Amino acid sequence: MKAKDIDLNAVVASIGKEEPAPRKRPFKARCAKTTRQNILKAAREVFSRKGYEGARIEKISKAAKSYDSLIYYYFGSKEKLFVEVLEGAYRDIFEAGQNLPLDENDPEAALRQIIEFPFRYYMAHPEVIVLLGTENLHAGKHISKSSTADQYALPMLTILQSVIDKGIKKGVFRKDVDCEQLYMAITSLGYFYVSNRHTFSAFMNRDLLHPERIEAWAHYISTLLLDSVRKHKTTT
Amino acid sequence: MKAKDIDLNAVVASIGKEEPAPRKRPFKARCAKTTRQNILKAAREVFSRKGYEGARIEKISKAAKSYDSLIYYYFGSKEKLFVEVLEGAYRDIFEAGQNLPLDENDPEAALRQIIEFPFRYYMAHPEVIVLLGTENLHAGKHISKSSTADQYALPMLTILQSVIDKGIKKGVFRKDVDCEQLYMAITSLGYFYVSNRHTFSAFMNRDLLHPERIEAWAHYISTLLLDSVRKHKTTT
Amino acid sequence: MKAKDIDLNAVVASIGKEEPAPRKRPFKARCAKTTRQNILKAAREVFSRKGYEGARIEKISKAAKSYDSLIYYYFGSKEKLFVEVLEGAYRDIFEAGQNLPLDENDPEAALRQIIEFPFRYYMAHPEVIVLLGTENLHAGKHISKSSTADQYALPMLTILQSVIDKGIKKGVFRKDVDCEQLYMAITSLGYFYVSNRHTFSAFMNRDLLHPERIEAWAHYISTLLLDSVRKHKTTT
Amino acid sequence: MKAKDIDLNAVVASIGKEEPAPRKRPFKARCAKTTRQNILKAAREVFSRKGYEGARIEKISKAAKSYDSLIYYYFGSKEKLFVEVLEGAYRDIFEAGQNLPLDENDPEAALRQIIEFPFRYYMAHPEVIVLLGTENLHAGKHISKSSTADQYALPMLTILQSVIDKGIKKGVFRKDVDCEQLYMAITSLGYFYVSNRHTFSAFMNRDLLHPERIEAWAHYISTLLLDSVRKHKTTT
DNA sequence: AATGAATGAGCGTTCATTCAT
DNA sequence: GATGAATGAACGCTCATTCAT
Repeated sequence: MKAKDIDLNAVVASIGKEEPAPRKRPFKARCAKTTRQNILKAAREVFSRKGYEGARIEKISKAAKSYDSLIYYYFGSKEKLFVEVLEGAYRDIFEAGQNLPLDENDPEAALRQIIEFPFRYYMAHPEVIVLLGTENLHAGKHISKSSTADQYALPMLTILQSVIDKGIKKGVFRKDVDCEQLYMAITSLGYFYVSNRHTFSAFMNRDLLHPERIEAWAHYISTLLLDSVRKHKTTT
Repeated sequence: MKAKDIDLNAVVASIGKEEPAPRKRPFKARCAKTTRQNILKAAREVFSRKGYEGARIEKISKAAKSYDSLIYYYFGSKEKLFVEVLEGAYRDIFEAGQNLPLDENDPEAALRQIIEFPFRYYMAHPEVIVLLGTENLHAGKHISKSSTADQYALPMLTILQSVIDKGIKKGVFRKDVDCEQLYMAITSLGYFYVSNRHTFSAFMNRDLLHPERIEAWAHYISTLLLDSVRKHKTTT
Repeated sequence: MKAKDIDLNAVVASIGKEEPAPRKRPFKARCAKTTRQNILKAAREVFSRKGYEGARIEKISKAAKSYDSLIYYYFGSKEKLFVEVLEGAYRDIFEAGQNLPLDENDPEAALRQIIEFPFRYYMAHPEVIVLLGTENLHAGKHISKSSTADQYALPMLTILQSVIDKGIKKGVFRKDVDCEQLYMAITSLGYFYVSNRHTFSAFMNRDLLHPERIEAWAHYISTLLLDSVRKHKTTT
Repeated sequence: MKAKDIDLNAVVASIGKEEPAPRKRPFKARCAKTTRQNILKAAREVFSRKGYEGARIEKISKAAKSYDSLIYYYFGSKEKLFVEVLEGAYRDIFEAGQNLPLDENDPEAALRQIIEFPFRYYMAHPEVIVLLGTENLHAGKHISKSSTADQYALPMLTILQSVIDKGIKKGVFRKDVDCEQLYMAITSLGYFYVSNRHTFSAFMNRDLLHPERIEAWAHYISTLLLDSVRKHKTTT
């Protein structure tokens, strides 16, 4: 794909520079990058707060101190803007997951961290919930188009697998752990608490956002899953 | 009047059929209850498919073979209609939960059923996911107004507790089970699989809707949670 | 029409019961008069408060503790209902004018009363202003259809003329008084103060509804017009 | 491009005419000021013809050869548009009043002009009547919000006062003239004739719009009020 | 690239009115 | 005659999007 090569070259050429050189075909001139990013940032906030349908182009452009028409100039449509926001959110969470500082010599401690990570991440970035929720409402039509989607989860799975392997080698973890199921359980237990905090708070008549309750949940789910991969049951 | 006789005959002839005889003016319920329910049913479908903001009053009224204005006649506003739909969905799921046929003498089997229930229910009624998702997007502003919200979950918790108690009495369950945490884990593991099936399918490059995978998940989560309350680890 | 005959029989059978027998031409049964008048009264109030376009059929029917459809049953349309309200208002004001207790022997006092009457009447019944205003907004399309319109003002003009004549005979009034112009001036000076009380209060920065100001205006306009027909100027 | 040349010719040919040359895309102002004024002008016309409630946004936007949405773009709401129309009307009438060419040396002639002015103005601009009528129907809720309302009438009152003062100095006017009452009488007698021309024509069975009758009224009211401030009664 | 006016479809809602029992 | 459900046009307003400078 020609166009892509050019893009790539341009990107490579710009390494080390603050701002890439402008070109005839408006390959984004000087301030463009800033404007684009302002819009993207504003869009992420507005989409997260209101959902796709509830978000207003005007709100986004004003939040970015820019103009409606620039959104179309840079992104083409509301939907395409949303896709970029979505992909940014994906990238962020998976990157954060890969950068977890894990104790190489203590698989149990490392696994506990891995388990708690999604919960703590969603807790800190509840906006992502809305973006993912919107995407699922629309049957994942954007993510399914993306050819790189399955590359996001892979690294995390690899890390999880390597921690499990270390535990097995050390004789503390069972040999038959299904990493994919485990990964999914980890995500479920972290995601749901945040995504349904409002309805569940009402149903259970409990404030799920109370710090102690949050810590209790983090401990509960990590113990639950840790136990499930341990060779021997912890005495409690 | 001839026409009327014919109509009458047609009506008599059509007893037991879905659609009554056509008339010049399209047959209308002329019955508040029927019309209300038609609208409610149509609304549930449309809200579930499109979300609150994406749902169009016109779509709902047409799906109900009714009129926009009747929605306002019966429900007052789009939001109030949504609230009724939402409460109907709550009632349905909690009612279904209470009617689970549980083996009184086998707490482990009973608990497995309880654990799998939300997952299977959401799998069968994925529309509820959208309704709950919308509600959480709007920070639960409707459910928090409802005075009866916390009465929905209570019965389910009671049932869960009684099953746990029986298991404890039989000596198969641990004494320190936290039913609320357990209930939340049950719901999380059932809900997330369905709610995020589209994005997760893409991330994991797996078809989460494949029957075998569904069964595997049901088995995985029930075993996981069952194990977590068992006194002794199952040998594997 | 067969069906109707059957209905009729049923009705005939019920004679002597709570519900009176209907007639072929519905010559309004017992309660009809009350309902009609309730509606009329409610309509006058609502039309007066909101204007024609601002008035809602539903508001009227509810204020009359009746039903929208009964308005159509009794009056045919919103417009026809308005016309009846309008004509009632005309009748009222002209009747009140004719029943003024005038001192037969004191033309000056009598004239002063006549002059002040419209002002005081509109002050007491500002709703009439709105009805007349609406009618004029619509270029008097209802009143112009009414064949009896010119019979409303006539009696008042006659009374005015007779008072003037008495004053002329007594030698206190000028002989060249134009009763029509005078009548129009009387009405103008009484009507405007009430009709434009809100805007004029704002323009003049005065509260036109203050009792003293009202009395001052009544005195001012009566003196003004009385003087204009007097043979000799009053010393002031 | 041929078409364009032709267009140009057409434009040149049409100089001085109402409509500029047509183009493929209908010629649009693309100038906020022009569009705003077009809308304002159209709104004034439609509001005047139909009243506030009777006026339709669509009618206004079409009359302005514009779009509904531009009304909201420029004015925010129907009500705010109405307020601007209203204030424009106020400004116009009070400006016209201030620009009356009055004979400085003939207070009586000057006063006669002042008296006749509102009548003649309303006669020429009956739309203002509807605007003021609407405002009064709504209890002056717009004008009362305007902080500048009382500055409209003030100049006119000042002019009136100065003319009266000159007359007093010349010895032709009485010293105890109440300018506010007089101003109100002037306005009443001018306004009512126009505002109630339709109903009064019907009541009196006279055509109030007949030129002679109009002149007669102008003469009648100016004589009436002039006489009321004169020191000595005119001989008739 | 930035600025802001123009475009037009469509949305939630209201309302006068009619129909059926 | 009373009751209330049904009908359908239209209204004020919003929004994503495009165009012109």
